[in-house]
Amino acid sequence: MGHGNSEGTTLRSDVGAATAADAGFTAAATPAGELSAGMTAWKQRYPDLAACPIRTVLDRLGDKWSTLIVITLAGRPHRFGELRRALPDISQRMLTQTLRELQRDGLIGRTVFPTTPPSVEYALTPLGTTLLGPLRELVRWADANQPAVEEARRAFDGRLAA
Amino acid sequence: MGHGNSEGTTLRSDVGAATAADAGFTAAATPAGELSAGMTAWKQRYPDLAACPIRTVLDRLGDKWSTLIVITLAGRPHRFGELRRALPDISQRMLTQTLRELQRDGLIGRTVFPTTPPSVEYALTPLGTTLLGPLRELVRWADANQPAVEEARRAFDGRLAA
DNA sequence: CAGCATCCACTGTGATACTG
DNA sequence: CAGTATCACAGTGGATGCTG
Repeated sequence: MGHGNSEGTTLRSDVGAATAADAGFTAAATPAGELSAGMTAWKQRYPDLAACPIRTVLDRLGDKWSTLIVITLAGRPHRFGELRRALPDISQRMLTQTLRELQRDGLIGRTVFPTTPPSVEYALTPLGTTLLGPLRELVRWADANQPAVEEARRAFDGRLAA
Repeated sequence: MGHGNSEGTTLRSDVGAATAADAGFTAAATPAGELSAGMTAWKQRYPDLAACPIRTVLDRLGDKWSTLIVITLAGRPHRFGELRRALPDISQRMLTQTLRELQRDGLIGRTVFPTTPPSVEYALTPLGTTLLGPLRELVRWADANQPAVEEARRAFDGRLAA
């Protein structure tokens, strides 16, 4: 895989040093500033942080299969059985359940062909497709930095043992 | 919050239509193609999909607090008590536990000041800071599309009741 | 083929109480 | 202040068997 670069990652050295004073200009320019400002805004809009957009999205992406299913469907629509074969270690129960959740959230569509035996096709909706952009950034990061994360884990665990 | 646009989302109409034939050129250009190709590559590199980079990253981001903590630290370093106040409904246990995980993954650093009483400061590491870029994209998507997702949910639930 | 129902184990999460 | 330890519980995920 050759896309493990860090292109697109706006890394600036002033990240931890920006004060509230220059937030008007800097905040929107750096990821750190924008995220920090957004966080502040959420805490005023949402009584409990549990309802903020981050949760709405990540509670889904964070489960065991949703993201892998979305990525699989990014290539082309799949039938139920195809998905099952594409995700070898998923149980039928979790596949059905996760597909329902994704459908409920409007990210994927379900089309039934009333043949015998019946066949059902799942595909990304336009909304689901717009998620692929942000998702790709995250996947790139994961792909590029997995070695660093794993080394950090080894170092951390090693320090405990010593 | 004024950044709820869809800027940066490379949405193309050929998403579901790309075949393997033009993958050499198209695949790397669209999020769908790149994700799809990456998925194929993982399945060869990782015996079980459970070990793929997506999991390594999302298992962490997907838990209840990690992302909120990272975003909070994006602004500036925080002490333990500060974090607790910044995340009103987090329990002490989960704060400690999540901070340890993030530290283990090398995303945040922990600095102890041996004063009395002791104080401990948490801050993003350089590695953790590079995550802010991808994370921002995801947060933008969440922020922009939360209404659409919630409407889809209502529509789905309504259809069941009818 | 696609999917539902049931039972069960594990893990994540939280409340509470205690400590250097 | 910044934790650790213990207990209890709910949600998630998996195995199996059955159905239109």
